[in-house]
Amino acid sequence: MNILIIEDNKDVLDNTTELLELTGYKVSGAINGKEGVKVAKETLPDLIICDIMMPEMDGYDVLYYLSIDPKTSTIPFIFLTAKSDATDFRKGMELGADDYLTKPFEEIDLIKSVERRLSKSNRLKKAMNSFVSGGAEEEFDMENVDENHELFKNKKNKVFRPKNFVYLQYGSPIYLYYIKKGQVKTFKTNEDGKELITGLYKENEFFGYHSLLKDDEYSDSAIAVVETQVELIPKEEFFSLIKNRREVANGFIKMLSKEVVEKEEELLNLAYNSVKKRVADGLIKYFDKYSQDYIKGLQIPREDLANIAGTSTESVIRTLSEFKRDGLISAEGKTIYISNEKELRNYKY
Amino acid sequence: MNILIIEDNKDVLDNTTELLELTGYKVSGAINGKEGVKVAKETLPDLIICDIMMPEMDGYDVLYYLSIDPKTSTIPFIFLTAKSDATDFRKGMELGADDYLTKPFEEIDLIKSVERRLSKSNRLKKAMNSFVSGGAEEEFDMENVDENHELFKNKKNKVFRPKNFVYLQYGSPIYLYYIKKGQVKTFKTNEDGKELITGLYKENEFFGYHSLLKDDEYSDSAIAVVETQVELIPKEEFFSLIKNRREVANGFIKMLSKEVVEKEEELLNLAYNSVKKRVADGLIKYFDKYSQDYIKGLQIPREDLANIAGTSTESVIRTLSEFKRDGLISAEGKTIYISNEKELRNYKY
DNA sequence: CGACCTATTGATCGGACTCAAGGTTGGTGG
DNA sequence: CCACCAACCTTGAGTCCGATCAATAGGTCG
Repeated sequence: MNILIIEDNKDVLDNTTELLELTGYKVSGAINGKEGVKVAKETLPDLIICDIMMPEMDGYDVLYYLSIDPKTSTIPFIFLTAKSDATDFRKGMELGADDYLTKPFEEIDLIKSVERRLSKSNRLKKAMNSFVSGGAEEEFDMENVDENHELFKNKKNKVFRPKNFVYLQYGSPIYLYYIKKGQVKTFKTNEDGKELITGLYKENEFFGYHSLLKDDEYSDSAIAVVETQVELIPKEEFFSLIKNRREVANGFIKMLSKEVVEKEEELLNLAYNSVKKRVADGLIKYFDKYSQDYIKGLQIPREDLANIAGTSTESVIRTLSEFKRDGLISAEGKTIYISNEKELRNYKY
Repeated sequence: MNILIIEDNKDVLDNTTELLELTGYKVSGAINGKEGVKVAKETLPDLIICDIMMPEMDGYDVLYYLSIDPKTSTIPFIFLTAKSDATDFRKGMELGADDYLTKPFEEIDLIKSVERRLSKSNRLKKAMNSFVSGGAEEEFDMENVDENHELFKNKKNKVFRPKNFVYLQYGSPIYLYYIKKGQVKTFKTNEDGKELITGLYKENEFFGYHSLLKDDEYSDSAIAVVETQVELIPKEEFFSLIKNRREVANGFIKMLSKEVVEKEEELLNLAYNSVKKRVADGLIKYFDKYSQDYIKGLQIPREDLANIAGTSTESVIRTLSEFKRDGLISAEGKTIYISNEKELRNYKY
């Protein structure tokens, strides 16, 4: 695995290089943007880490020049910067950067970010794979997709800040969405303004396909939970993928059938189970979805949990208090830790 | 439209012939089973009406001999009989008869039955059409299916008496089911034994496809509501239809997406709406589904309505009493009549 | 006609929603 | 760095909807 680091500060460059070589990567360096672009085009590394603040050609320029060349446009790109300004962050993400590391960074953060991005080249293809196979065990066969071709050609990047809408109920779908980084939830609202969360999505997942597939206006709204970078795939590309590849179509049929059954299960749950049971289920659902990202604990707002369980915020809080008392969970500030996963998972009453 | 009547009683034959000719059909007659089969094979009528009790070759034999010849096996077949015994009824239905008229019959019943069956030759194809187009306005293009071929070749007939299970939760799906006549409901059960009805199906509809498509055990149970004649289509045939016909696959994707969205809507409903609203919605749902069959009123058991609305039987009854008081519905015995459809449909509280 | 099932009404009880009032936390700007 | 504000979390009190239990009436089937 070849990694290219573009960084004008010699100390930082050496340090980072050493760190990554210790971890077992082959690393090359470039001392400024121009050289960086040149090396990138010549050696086609598997990953590029690039500083933003550099004389002459800055990080944004580097990313831009690499993105217009098909050969380099798909190489994972991580920004490295002292700036922690949200505006800059968004600018980089909109250009198509894959991650953003703020100096000074922890070694572990760098390594983790690198590994995550490396394991994700051809992410879209892999994501679509697990997408249509319903996230199931069996591997869906999309290997005969030409490896040199991207799954989707015309995609745009867009960044949404927390609580920004990605799309609104009753709007017309134009895109299939793919989350490069961040978190999105979809929800429906009833006449009284009460919300029910219908979907939780994270990094490397697609969303917004139901309304697209049923060829109708959006039946729910989608909102970014955290700062989220999204790839917008024109619906025509999505449709042509489904229409031209039988295995994708079949995968969708299977996945959608599964979803129908899951929703029916939730209906049964919502119809007859107590709030306690529903909150327990909601916690587990959230836990299963995001536990990798928040090993430290669940960062879920009480209101969101209420809107997953289909109850009121106060009821959720009271239930959580009970769970604490019974030793099922513990909490520290807004963060929830699951202490007794097994019992919570089999919660009955 | 040619109709063949096979009936050994000359009076009945003449009477029926006259009746149908008056309605505008071309009618030929046969005075016994043997002749009936002969005429049927020669003239290939569009519909056959046949008495059961006949000397020499009885109605069952006629049906049997016609069903083993591919040329005549798909002709709609109506039994005419003085017997009203349920055993006989089921015997006829199992052999593949399409309807069953008991003598003495009302003229209107005969005409209605004939028209219904005639409008339904190639029923399966038409049913699959509206099935995959999600019952929507647009016609789905399945015209290039060879007209001389049945959609499915190997199908079996089976008759289920009221409250008999068609399939059981956790069983393994082998068939796609198609209702020739009757009514089926599917439901899930929770740990406390409470039921939630997940699907209502009637004549000319398919059911049991979710578990088939997601390739897993049944996630719900199916039960016959009334005496129901079902066609069992082996899953292999169903799969080959999906795999070989792109338009069918696409239709399924669209239909399933629609179902997901509908289930989500129900979730929102169940989560936040009052029992009254849910009962109103349940009534409307039932009404929309079966109003053609029961112009006279809805024959729904209170318990079923409760299991659609996700509430208890008593609550349903109390709500119905209120609706009666407010003039939204009226009732006569177990039958419910909808008096103010509009208000019921827009029920808010 | 008796057994059984379904529909209906009454009475009671409790879970969960609502409203209301602090308490915490985190972010922002002076 | 601290003060302030807004957003979120938490707890309390009161209320009501809807589930449950129980009893009766009406219908149906053998």
